[in-house]
Amino acid sequence: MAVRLTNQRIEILIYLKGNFTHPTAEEVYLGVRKKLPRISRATVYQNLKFLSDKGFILEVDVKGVSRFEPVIGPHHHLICRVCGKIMDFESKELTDYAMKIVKKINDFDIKSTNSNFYGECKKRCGGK
Amino acid sequence: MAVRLTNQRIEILIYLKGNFTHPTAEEVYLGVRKKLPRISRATVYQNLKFLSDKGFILEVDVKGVSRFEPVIGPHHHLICRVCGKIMDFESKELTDYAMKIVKKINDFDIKSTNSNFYGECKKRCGGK
DNA sequence: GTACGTGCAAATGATTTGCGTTAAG
DNA sequence: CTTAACGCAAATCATTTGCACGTAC
Repeated sequence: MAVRLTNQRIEILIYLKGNFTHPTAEEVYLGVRKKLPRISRATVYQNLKFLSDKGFILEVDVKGVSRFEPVIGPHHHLICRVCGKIMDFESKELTDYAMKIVKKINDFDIKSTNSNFYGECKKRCGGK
Repeated sequence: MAVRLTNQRIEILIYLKGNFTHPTAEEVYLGVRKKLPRISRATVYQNLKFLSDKGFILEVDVKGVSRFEPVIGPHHHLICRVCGKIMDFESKELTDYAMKIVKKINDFDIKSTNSNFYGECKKRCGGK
């Protein structure tokens, strides 16, 4: 029941802290492995799930693959349907407006105000 | 180059038409198989991709799995982080407002105004 | 008749799980 | 010490691909 603070967890958090490139689990694995060469993918997956359950990091689904980002203030995502690239943008206006509207809906308790917008990078990103 | 109208495509479209339960590819496969018992998963996957590329249906990513819905007007999704359930809701207000704000951002060309909001069903949905 | 589409089976890629071992508290 | 967490390998799940055959046009 006690939550242990292991090197693996610490390094994964350090890797993600201030990293807004939205890495996949595989990218986190490759990155953290530079510090901890013996870490396994299973550990990375387990901890990414653990850390998002605990609310330390955020998971974003794009094209069937989970990507991760540190938790910062509420923000939104522009997601390119072609290359899968994620751009963050902030808009308190939009956040407040969306919250106001969505709060009217019963049966749903908004936990995060992140919203995702789908479209295409203008400089045609030439596929993934 | 010619696009062929096959029974498989027709049945998949019929299955999805007016179906707002956001079925997965597997669910579409099981549903369409009642009409076409010999259809294969590969065909279902290929056609779901084909139909979304053509804009006949819409794909939504939830918890790493693709789900599909017929194309209707712009609308938004409330997605439960716990059980993965998707609720549709319409709000022209929100669509217009979001479009207005996001249009200011360069390098990004909005194709669809669908946006996803994450949270939790109020009646704690007891896992998937 | 000619590709485009299909069905099947095998391949791939992401993620999960079982299990014996290691190490945090 | 005790047991959560790890590392490894195998398993699972969603999705994709290669290929010979079928069929829409």
